Amino acid sequence: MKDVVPPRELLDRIAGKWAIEILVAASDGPIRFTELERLVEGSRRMLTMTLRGLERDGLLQRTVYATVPPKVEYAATPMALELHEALLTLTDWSVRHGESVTKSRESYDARHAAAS
Amino acid sequence: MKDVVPPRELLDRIAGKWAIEILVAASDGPIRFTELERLVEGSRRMLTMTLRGLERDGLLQRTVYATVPPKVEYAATPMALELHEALLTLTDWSVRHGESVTKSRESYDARHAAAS
DNA sequence: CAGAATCCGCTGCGATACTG
DNA sequence: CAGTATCGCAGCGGATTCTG
Repeated sequence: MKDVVPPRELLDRIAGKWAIEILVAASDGPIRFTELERLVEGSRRMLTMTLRGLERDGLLQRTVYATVPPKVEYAATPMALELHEALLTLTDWSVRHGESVTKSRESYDARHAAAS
Repeated sequence: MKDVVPPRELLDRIAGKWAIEILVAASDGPIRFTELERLVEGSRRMLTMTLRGLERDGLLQRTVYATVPPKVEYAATPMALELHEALLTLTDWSVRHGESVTKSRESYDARHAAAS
């Protein structure tokens, strides 16, 4: 009896900062490796690993074009597209509340650094 | 010049599997530490750390009751409630597609393990 | 261009034990 | 009950180099 992937693990995959940004980007149509590299910022290694993981889980469709300069495109699968809206909500939220969070942190740190 | 918290970092906080589960749970009203511990499964240490982080970022409101057996409740703040729906979408999705993902993985592994 | 491979430090995260 | 303290390791993730 093959074990089902626990929701836990699934969440982990789709919820990482990497996956979120990548999936959002790939939902607007196929996107190339290099484009992703510029958008996501981080090491090429991690980008590759995340991409592989998402492909393995059936969230991304990898297409290789056997052209002279190699060309590979990643596109979100239907299953992944179901998440698009929710993912956008998250990224949007993080932008909207960035400042509030910064303040909250400062406040928290001030309250905890000095033993009141 | 205080730096704003980059979206990247924000995503990281709200996007962890812990945070998601915790925030979802805390959105249905105040919830106690032990209840969370049962729900989330994982080490107590990580639960505590995640809780602290969320509190620091202003996503959770921590209330301590000075009763004989200590009692601490965590409640989602308005800012965190904005995420509730999106978070539910994610958890729901992970449950719905658990099986598809498992199959996708097996397929992928089969295609890659043996050099065809 | 799109990776694979190697090296390696940092820390995420679990297990366990102790406390107000 | 709701933590904190300590230990320890696996693996995340960055930097760099090599290739079809």
